[in-house]
Amino acid sequence: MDNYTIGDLTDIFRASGAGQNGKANTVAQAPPPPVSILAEPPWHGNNTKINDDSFGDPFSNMKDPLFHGLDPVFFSSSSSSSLSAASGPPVDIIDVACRDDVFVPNMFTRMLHMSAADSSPAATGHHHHHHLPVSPICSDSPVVTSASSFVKEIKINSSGQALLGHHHRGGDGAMSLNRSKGCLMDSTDMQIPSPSSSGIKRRKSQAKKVVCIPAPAAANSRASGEVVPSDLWAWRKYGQKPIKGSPYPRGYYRCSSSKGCSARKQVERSRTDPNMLVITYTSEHNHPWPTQRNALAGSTRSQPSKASSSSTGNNPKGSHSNPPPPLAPKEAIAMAKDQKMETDSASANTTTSTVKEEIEEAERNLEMNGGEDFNTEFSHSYRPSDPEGTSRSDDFFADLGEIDGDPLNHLLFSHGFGGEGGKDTKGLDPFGIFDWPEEQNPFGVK
DNA sequence: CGCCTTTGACCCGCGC
DNA sequence: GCGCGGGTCAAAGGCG
Repeated sequence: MDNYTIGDLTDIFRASGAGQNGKANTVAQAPPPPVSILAEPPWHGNNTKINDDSFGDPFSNMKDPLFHGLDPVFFSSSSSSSLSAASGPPVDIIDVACRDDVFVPNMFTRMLHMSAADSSPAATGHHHHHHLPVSPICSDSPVVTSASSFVKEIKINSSGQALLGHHHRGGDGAMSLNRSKGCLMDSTDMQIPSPSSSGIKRRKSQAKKVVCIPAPAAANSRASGEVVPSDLWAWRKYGQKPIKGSPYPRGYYRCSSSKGCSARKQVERSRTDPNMLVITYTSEHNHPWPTQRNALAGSTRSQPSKASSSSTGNNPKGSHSNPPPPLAPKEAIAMAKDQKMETDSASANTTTSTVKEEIEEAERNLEMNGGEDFNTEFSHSYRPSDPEGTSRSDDFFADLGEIDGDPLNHLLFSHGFGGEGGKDTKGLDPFGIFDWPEEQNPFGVK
């Protein structure tokens, strides 16, 4: 079984792509977003609270890439305390701020922390709350959630354990939200990369932003299920290494949108919860939005079973090796993508039933397994009531299936961004959504 | 042709 | 100083 390869994570992140391949960027205009999401995010306001220790968050301008990608997809309602997908469940948001060099992406975190509570059970049989994982992070900064009634405050104790000021799970405080419901993960699974912690070592004092997101199709879901929201930036993988103590390798990515951009990110699977991905952003993009990506190019999708996984499992230092099981064969992803392309030409908003099928399959699998991983969560949570099942959510997954085209670009830009052709999305963001000054951050995030 | 992934080698910080 | 382990480099090769 080699379904766990960080390498696959790459796809994961690109997944957010418009769901088209590089060329697909030229996708037609997508219908207007379900809602004026970014315009006035529901959580904008007292809804979010960030620890005020914000010490010049070096990432304040990061714009939460991941979130960007997802935002349009998931948020649309105007609930003050919770967001709702177009026709999906409300999404609770969570804000996290960390000090030192670890940051929890605010927006993204919020996105993750959603609840399928009430709201239209729409496409799912899940009526209970679904709380996606939030990232435990930071040392001593309390994490205050905004609307979630599930988690109110999160702290990471010295031992790296996440502490909730208010949570459902009892215990000694060392918490981890019920994973099956999607929540905070066990901190042990994610060592907070802090200089003081035994976690990630830093070559230089560098600010980092850590994001913990659910890794969609995880182990128990079909391989191709590997989907994860991606950010709009173009990343190029430049390395992968096995990490001590973790069965999963860590992938190293660098922003390829612009030369000279020092933005980097590390992606790795949670050691305790393969369904979770821990992404660490380092440095900031020093350029506007990526113009375009050719994510597929060169992607060695057809894994040359070759050394794929130089079984050096714990190979000696220096070498990168594939981890235990790859998450998802790229072939599958590519396939999904291809299929998607067939039906996707219409608009970014449109989706591909193909992907949906995969999703459903994943769901079935999950159900059978009694598992509730990201796919399930999202599928249920976000799948719009779109009768035809072609909607953003599906699209989203489709995109996740492979990326490149930055689905987001479509989702966001196709709406009047004139960025049609997807060839040149430069200078987009007429709304300034992605470049808002901190004080104007629609998300009220610092 | 450009961009991407893979992967062994190398670099570097840190603890002992 | 040495070894460990994380992070980066860069060559090789694939794909659109």
